[in-house]
Amino acid sequence: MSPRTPKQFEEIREEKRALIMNIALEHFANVGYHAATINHIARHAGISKGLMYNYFDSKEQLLAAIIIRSVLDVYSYFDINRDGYLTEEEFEYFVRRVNVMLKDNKSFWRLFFHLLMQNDVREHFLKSFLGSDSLIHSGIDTKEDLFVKQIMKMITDYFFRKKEKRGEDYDPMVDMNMFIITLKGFAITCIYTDDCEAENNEKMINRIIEKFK
Amino acid sequence: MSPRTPKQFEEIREEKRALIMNIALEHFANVGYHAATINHIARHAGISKGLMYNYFDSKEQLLAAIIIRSVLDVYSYFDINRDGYLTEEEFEYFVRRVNVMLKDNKSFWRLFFHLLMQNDVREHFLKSFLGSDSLIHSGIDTKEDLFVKQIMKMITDYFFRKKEKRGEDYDPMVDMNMFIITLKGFAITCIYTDDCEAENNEKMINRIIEKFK
Amino acid sequence: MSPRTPKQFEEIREEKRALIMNIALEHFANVGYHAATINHIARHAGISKGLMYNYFDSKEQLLAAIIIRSVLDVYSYFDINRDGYLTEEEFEYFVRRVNVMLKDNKSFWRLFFHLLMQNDVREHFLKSFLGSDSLIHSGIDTKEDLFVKQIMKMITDYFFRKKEKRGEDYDPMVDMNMFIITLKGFAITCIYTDDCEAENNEKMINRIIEKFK
Amino acid sequence: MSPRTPKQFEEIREEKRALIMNIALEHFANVGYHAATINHIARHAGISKGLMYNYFDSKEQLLAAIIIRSVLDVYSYFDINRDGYLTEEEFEYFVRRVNVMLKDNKSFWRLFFHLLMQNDVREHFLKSFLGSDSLIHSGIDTKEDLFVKQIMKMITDYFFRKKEKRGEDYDPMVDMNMFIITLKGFAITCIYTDDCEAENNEKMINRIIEKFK
DNA sequence: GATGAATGAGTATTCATTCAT
DNA sequence: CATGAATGAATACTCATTCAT
Repeated sequence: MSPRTPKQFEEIREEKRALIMNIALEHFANVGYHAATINHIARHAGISKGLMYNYFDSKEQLLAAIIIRSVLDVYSYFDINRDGYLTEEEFEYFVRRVNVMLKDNKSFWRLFFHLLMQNDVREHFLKSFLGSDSLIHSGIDTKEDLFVKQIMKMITDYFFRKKEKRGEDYDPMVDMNMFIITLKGFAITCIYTDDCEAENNEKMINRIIEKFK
Repeated sequence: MSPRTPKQFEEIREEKRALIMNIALEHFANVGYHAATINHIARHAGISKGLMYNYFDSKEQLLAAIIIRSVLDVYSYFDINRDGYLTEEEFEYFVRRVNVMLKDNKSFWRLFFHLLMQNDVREHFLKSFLGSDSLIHSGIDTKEDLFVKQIMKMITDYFFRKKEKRGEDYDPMVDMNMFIITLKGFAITCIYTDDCEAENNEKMINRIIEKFK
Repeated sequence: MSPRTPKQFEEIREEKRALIMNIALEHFANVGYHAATINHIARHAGISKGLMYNYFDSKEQLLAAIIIRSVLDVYSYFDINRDGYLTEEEFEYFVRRVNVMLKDNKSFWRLFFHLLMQNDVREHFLKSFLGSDSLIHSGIDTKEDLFVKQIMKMITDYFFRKKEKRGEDYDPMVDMNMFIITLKGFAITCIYTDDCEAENNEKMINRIIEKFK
Repeated sequence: MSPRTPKQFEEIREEKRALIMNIALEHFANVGYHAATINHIARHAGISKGLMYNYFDSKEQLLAAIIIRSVLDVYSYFDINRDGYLTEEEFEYFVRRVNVMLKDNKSFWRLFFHLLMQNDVREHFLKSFLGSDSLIHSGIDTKEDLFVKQIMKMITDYFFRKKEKRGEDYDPMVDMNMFIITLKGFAITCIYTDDCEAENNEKMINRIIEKFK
């Protein structure tokens, strides 16, 4: 029989890498990075422990690969017009996209919160993944790196512009912060609830838009 | 020196138990239950590993003891009039108490979220601590066990009563859910931010009250 | 029963540390650092694998501890008058001390040669152990650090002084190098031979002295 | 193109075998047999791991093949007149050949010492390679097997004959042992020094000849 | 012949828990 | 009461070897 072509090998590798990352993300999200074991991931992926290390150099690198992939994926939900100006329509679209994105990436966000909740991980994590090195070396260019800051600026601008309509009494910072904590609370609820896709979910999103548009 | 009375011994014991629990809570909150080690806790509490087991049967029981103590402590913040009726004044008071309680128990809430985020722990946890067994055996009677449900009922009633004033268009469930996710988002922000005691914090609380009173 | 005093603990620790180091040195010397296993050492020392890590942080640190101890031990064989001048009598004494030292530290020297023979280890090793850091932090002051260089200088001087007696034809460098390779060959033979203590050994030493005095 | 003849195939096979053995020898010599990995050797030889096992049944057999080849190669340096009698001229030639041989086979000798230094390997090794089995099955006939003994006998005879000239005081065994340890020390120095080919090296050889001729 | 994916036994290391003193 | 030495099961990781293609 003829040997496999390099392309075939590449396909096998990519498929298996993806499989492992999916299983691992689920496991990490369920029990946290520390409590998750390579053994468990390998068993659920239907492969041997050893093979894991053919695909990922270490548990930490597996985590890194998952996060990078997910971050890129999350970014892709917001590839909106980047003139830095958010119209009311775009604001509504943004909030709805957040909702869709949360549903599509529940496991990642559970993992994400897990990590952010460990003091020792938090700083290291923010530096490594949102900061620079890993992402840069992974094909995420530095423009993308500024993604979060850009989003934040757009939203800030959006709320400050509202001041013109609402008058002196309106405090844009307070309103924006309310928006952020509301979205945060919504996200947490959505991520840790099984039925976050129900009709109720839609109602909440509509209400959030209505309140902060 | 006169020999210590049994009562004095008991006091010393309780003090040391409390010390260990404080240190452990801090450590658990910082790195998570799994990553926390008995060694680290013992060393920081200034006692030997072995002595730890004189006070707590296992790492898990230490966790249980901490949670029970904290839950009772948290309860104490809301020992309001329990006629099941929440006036607007009492509602405002309730929200402000939540804020104070969060500040006073940041470590516990960090630990709490840590635990809730682990699928495997969540079910077990809810059963054991909010459910029944451990709490019962720990002197928390079943009335207390209903605490969360009572609070929830009071709040639900509160929002449903608003319907009478606001008219048909008002959806009490949506408003209440908005209130809950806002409070949740506020809590998360407060717990994982160092400066959650600043003036900004007060503004947010006022706004939340204003919006949902 | 009264608990052990700190001093008793210290004694236990020191004894067990020494025991482990002896067993480990023997094993390292027999099969080399890489091939040696913690399992084997623990089993032969009659303790559990886990306990090893109560005494030494890692396999590498165990090696480091052994080397430091041995280096200090070896130094102690040559605590001769350090005026930097080697009389003929002292030269003879030096050679005889080398012989005694080799017999007393056969295992260490076998380990030592093992390590020196690995390209990747050699540089790292010379830096770490004969160079500075580890030794300094281990109570070997920097004067001791120069030990090898001092010995070499004394020997060099010794051979250069012989030129005055022997005349122009005498090349001190060649004679010294002959001395060194002879001693090296003797050492290798002694270290890897069981009967290096026999009468034959004495003859060789006498001959070396006779030739190079 | 005409299909390759079986002979051509055989040549290609032999070339590749030789390539692998060269790479492996270098790697073994640098880091030792245990620390060397098949992966590293295959990668540096530009072939796949799997193919290695087409040429050699196991890591151990690869080592065996290398040693056998090198031993035969080393033998070839001393294919002198085998009448069992070593004239003074031939003695000088022998010493010079040793020097050339050491330079030409530095890697092998580094590997050789590596192996000899492991107690567990030593006995097995001496039996297998200088003793019998492997060599026999590898086409090295038993006459060759006696090579080392023959050389030793020739040298012994050489030194015992010197007794006739030097008189009663001359102890041939001691002189021969001095010769052997000197050569051994010279070899070690040569093998583990980069500049063993310099002029200094020549001086030492001359001196050794002068001393023991 | 040739490839590299896949395996599994083995290795260093960690840590909750026990126990003699 | 108090200590920390001691244990053993579990965990991340390595590597010679096999095998489908």
